[in-house]
Amino acid sequence: MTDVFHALADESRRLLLDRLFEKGGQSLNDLCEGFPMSRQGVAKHLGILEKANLVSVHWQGRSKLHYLNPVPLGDIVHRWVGKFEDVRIAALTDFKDQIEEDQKPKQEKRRA
Amino acid sequence: MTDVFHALADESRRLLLDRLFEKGGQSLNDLCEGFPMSRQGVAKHLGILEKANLVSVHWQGRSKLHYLNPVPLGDIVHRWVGKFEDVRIAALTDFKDQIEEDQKPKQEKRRA
DNA sequence: CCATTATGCAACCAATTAGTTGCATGTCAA
DNA sequence: TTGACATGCAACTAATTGGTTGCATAATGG
Repeated sequence: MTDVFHALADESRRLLLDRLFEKGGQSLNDLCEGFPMSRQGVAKHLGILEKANLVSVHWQGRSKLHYLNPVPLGDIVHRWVGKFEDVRIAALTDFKDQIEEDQKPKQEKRRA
Repeated sequence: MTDVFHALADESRRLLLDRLFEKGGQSLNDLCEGFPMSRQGVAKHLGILEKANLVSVHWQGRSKLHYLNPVPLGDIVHRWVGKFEDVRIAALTDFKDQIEEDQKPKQEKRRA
C-alpha cells in the first residue's frame, strides 16, 4: 500500500507507466529514450515500480521486457477510494451539524 | 497529483484520514491522541494532507477543526485508475502476443 | 572466441524529509 | 488582566532519497 502510493508520487514514474500503458513489453533502453536522466536513474525508478508491483517483467534473452500491471491500482480503489466516496454524504452532514453549531449565539471569530 | 500520492504514501497520514473518516471536525489535539509522536509531528502530517487538499479545515475560536475531503481521491480515480483499468484487456493481448512470440523457434532463456 | 549490447551492483553526493525542541501568538474563562 | 489552552513558526539533526559514475556480468552476432 505504502509502496504503491510512494511509487505513484513521482512524475517520472507516472510517465514511465504512461509509456508502458501506450506500449507494453519495452526494455530498459527503450524506456530510457527521451528521458532526461541516466540509464541507472531510469532503472531505479523502474525498480521502485516493480517493487510496488505496478510493473511486471519478462526476461527474453538479455532483454528485460516491462509490462504495466493494473492490479494494485484496483486494490487502491477498492480499499481506499470506494470507502472515502461514501464520506461525501457524511461530509455534508458534518457541515450541516457544523453550521447549526455556528448558528448558536456564540460568535465565531476567524483568525486574521 | 504528486501531492496527493505523496500524502497518501505514509501510514501515519492514512491513519489520520481514517480517524477523520470515522469522525469529522477533530482538532489537532484530538488527533494527537494515541499517536506515537509529538504534537508538531502530527501537525506537519496534517499540513501535508491539507496541502494535498485531502483535509479541509474550519477555524472555530482557537480550535482548528479538520475534515476529510474526498475530492482528490475521486480525481485520482478518474484520471488514473479508470485509465489503467482498460489496460487489463490490453495486457491480456500483450501477453498473448508475447506467448506467440515465444512459440517461435527461438529459445527463451531465463536468467539464473 | 571476440566485440557489442543490455542489464545489475555498489559507492558516492546533494538535497529533501521526518521528527524533535523551544518559543511566540492568539483565544477562552474567571 | 491573568493564566491556561490550542496552535504556529523556526532551527536543528538523523535518515532517506534521487541522481550520478564506474565496473561487473550475461547474452547475442559474426
